[in-house]
Amino acid sequence: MKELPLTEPVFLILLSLAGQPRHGYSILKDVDDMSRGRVKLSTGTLYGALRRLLAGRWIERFKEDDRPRGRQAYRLTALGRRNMQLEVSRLKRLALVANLRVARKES
Amino acid sequence: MKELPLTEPVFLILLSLAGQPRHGYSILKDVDDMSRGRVKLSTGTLYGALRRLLAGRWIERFKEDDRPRGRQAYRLTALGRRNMQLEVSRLKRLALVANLRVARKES
DNA sequence: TTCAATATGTCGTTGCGCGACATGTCGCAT
DNA sequence: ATGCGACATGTCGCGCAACGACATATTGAA
Repeated sequence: MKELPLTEPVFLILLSLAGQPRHGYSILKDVDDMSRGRVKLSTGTLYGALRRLLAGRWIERFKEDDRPRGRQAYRLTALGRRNMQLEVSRLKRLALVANLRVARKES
Repeated sequence: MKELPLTEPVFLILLSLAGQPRHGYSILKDVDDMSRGRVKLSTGTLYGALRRLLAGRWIERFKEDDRPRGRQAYRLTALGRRNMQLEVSRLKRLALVANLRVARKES
């Protein structure tokens, strides 16, 4: 797994999983919602990112009993959650700095 | 120029220029500072991004009189500033959503 | 006087994002 | 019944951005 900072799509995928375990298609819709329809993940992006996140142990497959065929959920690992917390702190700080810089001078 | 959202390096470059016009090397150091040393732009990234930003009219060359040879500054255009304001709003909102989601459940 | 910091830029590789494509299920309306 | 849209998972190849390596020149300080 590459080092921080995360790219936008990956960040949103992880953020989606931060609330609850989800399967792929559910992530797709959740990201759409969260970003108010601004970010539409393609399946290529999604499954590519999930593969890398699994490999880096940020997420893991989450087995449920009565899950219909071909359907599988993912959830954050402890590592993934920790990293996301760091990433969110970083983001909040960046938002503050950005706000200061851009707010100044003519709006 | 590609559509929003911006990538991290490009965002930081623009943010650096939001405060004041700067030349390339100055952007490099400012981004380093702003991100507390987390993001070290390579010159390849920087000048590639500057070229694209110039092409898309987000920034423009900023001429100063007594500038030593080979040294040139860049500054945000009105378009660039407007786009950055949008981008910052978007970022702030994302930071809020992210905070809610990640804060919940064990820290 | 040489070394680090300042300063600008190119080139090739790598890896990511993304659209297109492929495949299949399920529930509902016609 | 059948056909359609939403649900669901995945692969493949292209284009492009990020990045490290390299190249070069100037300036100020030890």
